[in-house]
Amino acid sequence: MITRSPSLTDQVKAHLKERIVSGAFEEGRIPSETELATELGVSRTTIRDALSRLENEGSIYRKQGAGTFVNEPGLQIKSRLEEMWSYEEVLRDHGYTPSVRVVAVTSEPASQPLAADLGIEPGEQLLVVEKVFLEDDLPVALTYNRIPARLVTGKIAKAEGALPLYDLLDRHCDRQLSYYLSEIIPVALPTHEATELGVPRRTPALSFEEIGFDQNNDPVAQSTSFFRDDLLRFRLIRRKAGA
Amino acid sequence: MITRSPSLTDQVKAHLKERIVSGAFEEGRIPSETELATELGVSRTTIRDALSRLENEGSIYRKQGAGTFVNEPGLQIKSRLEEMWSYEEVLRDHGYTPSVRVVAVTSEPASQPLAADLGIEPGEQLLVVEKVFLEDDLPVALTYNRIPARLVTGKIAKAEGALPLYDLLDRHCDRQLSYYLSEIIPVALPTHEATELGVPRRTPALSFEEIGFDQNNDPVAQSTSFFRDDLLRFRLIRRKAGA
DNA sequence: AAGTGGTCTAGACCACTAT
DNA sequence: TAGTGGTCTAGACCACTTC
Repeated sequence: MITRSPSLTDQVKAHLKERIVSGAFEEGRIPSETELATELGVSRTTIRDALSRLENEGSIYRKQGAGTFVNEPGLQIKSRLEEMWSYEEVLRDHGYTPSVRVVAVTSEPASQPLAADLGIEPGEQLLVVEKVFLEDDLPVALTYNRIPARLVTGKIAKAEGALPLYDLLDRHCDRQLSYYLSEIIPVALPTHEATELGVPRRTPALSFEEIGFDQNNDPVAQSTSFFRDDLLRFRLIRRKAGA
Repeated sequence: MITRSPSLTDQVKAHLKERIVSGAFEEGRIPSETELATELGVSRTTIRDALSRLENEGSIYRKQGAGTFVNEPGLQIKSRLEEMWSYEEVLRDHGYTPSVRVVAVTSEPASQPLAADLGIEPGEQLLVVEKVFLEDDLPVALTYNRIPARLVTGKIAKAEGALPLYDLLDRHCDRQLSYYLSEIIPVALPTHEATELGVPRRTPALSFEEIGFDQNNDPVAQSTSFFRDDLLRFRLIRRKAGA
């Protein structure tokens, strides 16, 4: 319990999360911060950091002067929108055993708006990877990942397209994906996307338009994704900005 | 600068945010935490708290060993999904001058699933407020707020329906709305909603299905909302869960 | 080697809730 | 009034980037 890396805070958070989901706290009451600090042999600050994160993700709530409690409704959220990372993970969180099918690995010139998003010249070549995520044989999501070709070192085999974007960028571009800036758009599925997802065309669906940034805050990829609402639904917690 | 309430951290955060958006930091480089602490006369911890929040909302980014920098792309986000509170505010953030039209204040019995969400018995009466948010004369959003009638003290005039849900609950139920648990759903707008929003029926749109919880973590309201995607688009930042 | 952000501690005092 | 979470301090040490 006293090893470095993962950080103490992370360990405390994981430990508490485990006790929370296993229902170890009677009546949903979590011991006071001072108690936890003594029990786990860390400072109250560390406990508070861990609790703040758990509160943020909706697992607990705190009432000044009263105590800290398990937040049952918040525990129902399997994957929070702001913390989604790879779609495989999201599907696993939903209890699926996901697989990936690479539809196509192609190349195309960047359109004007795309070039602006990626900070490159219009017409520069983009590597495009089209993937479908399935649970068993049921398609759940379809994504297009577009990466400026000049960032890519070496050739990318079609099989490698199955890698999560993070790993692909890490291996072939030596860049670490740091975050996405995402836009959520409602669409009626076009013919191609509907076919790949196995639903009638014009089915209402969510679409994400995203730009991925690397560790230096430079744009490295643009992604467009479509989801089957009947199989995958997104949830989040909305709070007042100040909190 | 040394008054209590708002907290020191909030004051520091607001101060830094102001300097960031006004472009006061050359080349996007923000002074070191130690410098800021000395300059503002607070502890480094306070500075770090403020910076962490700014980082979380995308205004800055930090690189260990290197420094703290302004995050230009992040500054473009007007309203982050997780921090949306009242729709009037959202519209103001988008540069609109919003107004509200109360379509109807009615009453209906709770359906089975709704009752489960709100922790009441099926068939219990709900107060339903239907509102349209407009910028000038253009409808941007339509919402239904449903509140268990037995929570409401006193009669609610139609004009009062225009109040933000937060204020309505505060005045007539003596409860403070603490957070929403939201589901994002793609829809083809039904006839009534399409008409109120002034678009063709079956237009693709985003819909939120939400449950609002009060300061004691009890459910107090259920809301359904529809948005005109051409006038209001939602953005967010997606990060790895651990970060 | 110098400077930056990341983690952690120990302790003080305040605001609020319960009883 | 006792106990809880909320805020803030001062300082130590570590990991990392930069030169």
